[in-house]
Amino acid sequence: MNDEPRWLTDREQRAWQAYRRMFLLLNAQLARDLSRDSGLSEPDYDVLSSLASSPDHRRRVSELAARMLWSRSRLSHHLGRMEQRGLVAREECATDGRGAVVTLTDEGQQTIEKAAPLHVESVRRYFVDLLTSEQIDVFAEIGEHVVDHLKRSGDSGRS
Amino acid sequence: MNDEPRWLTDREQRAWQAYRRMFLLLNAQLARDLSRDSGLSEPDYDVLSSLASSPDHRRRVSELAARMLWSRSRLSHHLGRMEQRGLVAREECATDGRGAVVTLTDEGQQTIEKAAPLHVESVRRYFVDLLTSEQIDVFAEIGEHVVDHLKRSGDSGRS
DNA sequence: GCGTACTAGGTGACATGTCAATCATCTGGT
DNA sequence: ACCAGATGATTGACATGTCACCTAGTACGC
Repeated sequence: MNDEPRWLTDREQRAWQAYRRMFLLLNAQLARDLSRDSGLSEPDYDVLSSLASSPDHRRRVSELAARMLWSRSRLSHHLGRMEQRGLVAREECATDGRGAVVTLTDEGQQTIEKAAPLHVESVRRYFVDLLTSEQIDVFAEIGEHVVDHLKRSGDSGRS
Repeated sequence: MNDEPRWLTDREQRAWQAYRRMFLLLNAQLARDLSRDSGLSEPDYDVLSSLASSPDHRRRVSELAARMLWSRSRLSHHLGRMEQRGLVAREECATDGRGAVVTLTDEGQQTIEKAAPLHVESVRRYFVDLLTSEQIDVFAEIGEHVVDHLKRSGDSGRS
């Protein structure tokens, strides 16, 4: 079982390196833009935009975490920080005494509405607009395939 | 200049979402594997493998940062932590009084040699082996194109 | 209607990353 | 030779993310 390791070929290596580097730089650039333009971090933006697209601008904490693929703990910490800043609010859940519901405050709503167009512009400038529409589709397929595989192998077992 | 925002089309949205989600899950999975198998974080692995492939297993701090696309500050903090654990060592630079040289310790060397095959196996299992060779190449092209664009726009100016 | 197991959510300690500031050294022009 | 500014590296304060653990509430078999 433990023979010679299957090292990456040159082409595989190239793709893997490119991916890591792209993420590093792209992420840093988008974070800088977002912070400069809207005073938000990327996680802030993700939470706000996820809430904004939820029915009635509210969502159970676990549900939100599941949609975002975040751990509950991460979300809980982050909601605490955003609550301090007045971007979101927490309420008790009527139907489940353990539960909590997060809602978008007015300020949160205004913030995301101002931030979204600028953020989309950054995403276009540094990523989407650089790709052909074929590349866009290939990219989506790859991403979804990898995500599916990870979700399945995470749910069941190890292989 | 500030007309109607150019929102992402459905297909663009799909690709962007897939990318973000892929990174989130893939990264978490690789980090878990690496930590379980070798007691390393991903940044640890990157530093060790970058040093291991350097001439004489040594490198000026700035040079290392530039190759890894890390900020000096990030690298400096991380080297501090890795030095504590005995994975790397710092020396003064002979030719530049300000400079420092990082080297791989024996333990660092052994650690990366044990970790590499296992890590490659994870990268294959959760990413590389899921892609066709056409997809691998498209991916590399996209990544490199995006990185080039970011580097160029970072060097010169804003647009 | 009770006890056990599960679930929702939160916390604390800690590892990591960022930004701005600091300090020493180097370098180029005069 | 000297000074102004650039550069190499580190640091401190702070924001973020992870893991393990805790608490309260729910669900379900008996």
